[in-house]
Amino acid sequence: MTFDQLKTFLWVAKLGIIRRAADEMNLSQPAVSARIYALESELGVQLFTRQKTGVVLTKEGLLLRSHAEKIESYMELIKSELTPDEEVKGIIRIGVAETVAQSWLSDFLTALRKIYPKLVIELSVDITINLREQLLSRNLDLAFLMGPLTEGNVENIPLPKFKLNWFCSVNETSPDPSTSPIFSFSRLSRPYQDLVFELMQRYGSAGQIFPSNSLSTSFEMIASGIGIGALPAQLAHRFINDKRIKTFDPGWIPKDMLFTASYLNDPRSEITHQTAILAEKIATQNAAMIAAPANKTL
Amino acid sequence: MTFDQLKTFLWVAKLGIIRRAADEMNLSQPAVSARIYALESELGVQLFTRQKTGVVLTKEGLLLRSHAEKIESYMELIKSELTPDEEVKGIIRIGVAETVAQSWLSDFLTALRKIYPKLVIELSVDITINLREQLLSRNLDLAFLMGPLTEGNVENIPLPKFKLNWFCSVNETSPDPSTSPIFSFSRLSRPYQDLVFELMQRYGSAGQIFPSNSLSTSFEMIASGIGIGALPAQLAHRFINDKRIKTFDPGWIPKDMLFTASYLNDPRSEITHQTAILAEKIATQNAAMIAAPANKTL
DNA sequence: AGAGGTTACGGGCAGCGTAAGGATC
DNA sequence: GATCCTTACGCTGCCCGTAACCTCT
Repeated sequence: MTFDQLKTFLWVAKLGIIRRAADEMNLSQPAVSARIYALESELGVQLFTRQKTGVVLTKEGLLLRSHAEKIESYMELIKSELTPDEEVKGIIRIGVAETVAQSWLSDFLTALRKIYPKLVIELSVDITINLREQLLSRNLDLAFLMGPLTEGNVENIPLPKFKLNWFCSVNETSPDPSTSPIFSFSRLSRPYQDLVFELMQRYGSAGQIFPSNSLSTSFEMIASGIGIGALPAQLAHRFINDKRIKTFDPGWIPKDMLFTASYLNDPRSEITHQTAILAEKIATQNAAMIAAPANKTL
Repeated sequence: MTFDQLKTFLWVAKLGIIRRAADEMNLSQPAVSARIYALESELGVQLFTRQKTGVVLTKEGLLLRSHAEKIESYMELIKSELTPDEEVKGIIRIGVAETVAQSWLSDFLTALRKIYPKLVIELSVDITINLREQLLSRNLDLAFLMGPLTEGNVENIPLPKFKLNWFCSVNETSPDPSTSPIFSFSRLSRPYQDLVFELMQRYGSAGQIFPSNSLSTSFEMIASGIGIGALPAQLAHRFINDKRIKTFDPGWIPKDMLFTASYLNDPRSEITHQTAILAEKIATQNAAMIAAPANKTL
């Protein structure tokens, strides 16, 4: 009975399909089958019933799972407690919403690389709905997105919220959300949908909204007077300092954007967990630092 | 990090000498060294400090040990809960005191073979002091001896006691412990020493005592009138039924013989534990069965 | 035809044992 | 010399991937 066999068993038990477990573990499907067979033969017990649709745990399999999970968690504990941080190897695939990418991501990556210099970081910046999908299909280990995700096996760590504010070109004299074109987030994003909802509530109709998945583009457009925008206050300071855009107050602001650091806790990876914790720490520091000098720029 | 590495690590940690761990695990000494090195290199931590006298755990090693022990115990749990008894393989080396060998051992072995038909049983019958030594040096897995053993890492399960009684030839008219030669156990055994002590206390001197490590020989000698004996009541019934020996009452009987099923709980083997439990059960049943019809034979 | 699992088979490498080497008493 | 660990090296056998096969929808 090897540890690899147990880990394989847990993946198969979780996914219910040998083929998929093989993909997940970067193994060929026969290799996974063989490991399960070896385990069953060594224990002298059938662990799964083979069905056309996949495999299902037997009651002996259920028993094994509970113990195997304990063993795996101790293994993780050993790795995380004993491996010096600077020796931690591996790869972590992180998905990031653009707002985060534009704010504290670089601070976070700097800190992460300092702690785990040998850890390979694979970034992908995308909108929350895509990040969610990638995370759930295990193509990401960790995502900073507009959460929380309510799936059962997702761990969500709250991150500092982003306040939205209204922006327009400095040349604009009478910006009005009920008439001006509004730059907002991607059509599938929550802020976009919240915005539409608010506009309908307040003005009876939503005027023209330009969804964009590039925040800097949106700010550029606003600066050039094409429209106004309901965008993260924190990301506007460069344009404001350059006196290209300004804020205005139509009497209300859209809801805050709530972010979380989310990850599957399947086979709970201690590194992923630690990384999420670090993100929360860096983001909070960043928010505090912004808050102080922000008074004079906003 | 493989399970074999962890198990090896635990043995080395326990014994403090790589060479000894290698012997214990039936591996070459370099193989054990290599496993430890592999583990240290994977964790990026030194687990032992090498010294002339052997190896000593570092503080990281101590940390690992606690987790590794948990993992090992779960592994044992898996094996014992999931392997159907009739599939249990392996070898168990059992040491038996002669009194046990002559009483319930055969019942016990029958029951054990029925439960674990594929388990290889290696028996050795010897006196308690030798069994103790063999057990502590790990040449036995389990011993039924006059316990308990007070070493820290020994588990003792109490077994039914054996009452001693006085026996003499049926032709003997005036048997007397203070004058007749007495057949007893081996000179190094507790009953022998207790007997000497009692004789000194009661008669001021101990007459001739014939120590013997063969109970059946002792009974034969008694039957032939060479002397009397203070021997286990339970083992005499054949000679009594044949009307070759009889009991007599000099007004006192030697102390009971206390037995235990004892085993090291180093890396606690679940099979050894279960076997000890079985022995206790069979021995108790046997004692009860003897007690009932014994009334008419004794 | 596609999605699931099993069987067959050749090759790579992890890990073992043997043997020699070094350090310390 | 005895004891204990390390290094060197060749070999074995496990286990993986490829490929072909089976079964069901």
